[in-house]
Amino acid sequence: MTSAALRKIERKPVEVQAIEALREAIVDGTIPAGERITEINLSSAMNLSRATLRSALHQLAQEGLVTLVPYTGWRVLKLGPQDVRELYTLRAALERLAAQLSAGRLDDAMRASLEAAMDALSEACAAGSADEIAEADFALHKAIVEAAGHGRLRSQYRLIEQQIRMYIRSSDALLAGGAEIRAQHVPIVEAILSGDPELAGRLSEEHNLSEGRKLSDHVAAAAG
Amino acid sequence: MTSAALRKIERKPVEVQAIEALREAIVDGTIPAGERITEINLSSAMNLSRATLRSALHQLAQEGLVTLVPYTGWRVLKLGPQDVRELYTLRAALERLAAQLSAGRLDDAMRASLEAAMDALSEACAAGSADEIAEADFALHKAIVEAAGHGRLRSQYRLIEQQIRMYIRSSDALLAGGAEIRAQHVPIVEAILSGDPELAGRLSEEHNLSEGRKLSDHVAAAAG
DNA sequence: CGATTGACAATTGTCGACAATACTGGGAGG
DNA sequence: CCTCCCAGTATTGTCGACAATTGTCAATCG
Repeated sequence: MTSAALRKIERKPVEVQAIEALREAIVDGTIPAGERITEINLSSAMNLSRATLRSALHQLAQEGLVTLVPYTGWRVLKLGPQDVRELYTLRAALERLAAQLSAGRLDDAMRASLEAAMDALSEACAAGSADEIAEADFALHKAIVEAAGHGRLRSQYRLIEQQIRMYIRSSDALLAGGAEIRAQHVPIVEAILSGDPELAGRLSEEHNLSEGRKLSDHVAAAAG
Repeated sequence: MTSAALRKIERKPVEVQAIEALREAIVDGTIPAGERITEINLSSAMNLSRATLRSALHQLAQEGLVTLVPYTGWRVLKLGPQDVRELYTLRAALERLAAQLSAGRLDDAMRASLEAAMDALSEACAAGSADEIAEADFALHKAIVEAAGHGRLRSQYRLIEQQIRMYIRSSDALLAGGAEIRAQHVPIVEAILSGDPELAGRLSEEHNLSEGRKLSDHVAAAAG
């Protein structure tokens, strides 16, 4: 072993690379919402075969990012008010379970990761851009889900994660200031770290529901 | 229109037929849990091409029924105690949301469907086989999810639905008698129909958690 | 002038073949 | 007798081509 720090080379199947590239493009708006896309165009543009791309599109379809209309083409998800409602209610239900479970099985490693995520959010709230705050916010929520140690919960959360990012991005402005955002999350993390599942779950759910409702109203107002 | 009642012919793509056939085979044990399967065997056995079957397997992989180990083969899900815990906690969280939403948006059609499902369960509990009771039980739960009018919730529930069927089947005996099962569900349905989201959600969650825990203990005891 | 029918173009649905990769068993070397 | 290397085999990963289906647009008929 001559070199201590060699850059790891990516060794993923082309298919998962395609999935990730497409997901990113859709979430960050490179491919506009509501756009109609065809397999043959994308496959040539991404330099891979139709069969591979098709498989990737099917996976994204199960994540809800694209829909297939038979023999006519694919269409990327366009979020409406109903979608936003669905997303934040579902997110609240899943994160409530995550917070309950995390509080119920405390562990040095997860304690450390939660504290790190909370610190990062505090720092971002104090002196970060809106994008950085949103990212740290999201990272904390995700850390809670990871700490639950629940594989299926993690999978299901991942399914709606990308769509949540889309609507956070679509309502480009944060609705609350940095200090307020930090104040909203501190009690949740404290409840988890103190090992109180009941309280942690309730706080987490309330936070998601109230923030989701705000965002939903904001989107509805902007749309109509 | 000359004929009033023509039989509708099934017109599904081969791929979705393959998905349904495989799902059924796995859930009902035709393909044993833990079995290793290869694309080429299955494709020839089911009389379709590898690419089509492969796509179907990928979809089932996202449902968690099979897992892919690269360049070696596929393996069908084998449920352990940890899996059962994950399933019933997740199920409880999702059905809690479903009960809350259903109670919050009452509607003649859904009221009728819920009552019908409850009646069917009552009937099965009174004079049905264990299989019939289990089926009616499951149908009622699913009716509540449908009544929530929440597309993403429905999708996510469908993802764990099949696995839940697997573990219900694996612990072949019902743990409670017909009368008891009926008594457990009546208050939940009543809470929904009376339009009390808070109560409906709480009852639904408690029911799922307590029954899930029982089943989990039963499975753990049976396993070792 | 409107409606219907037919052909055409675009797109997905399905397939078989070739390439890349991981597991397995045997043989050479120590 | 044990260990390591190497080739063979089984299996997934990727690809390009052909078939089936749908929507469109123009020509034709009433």
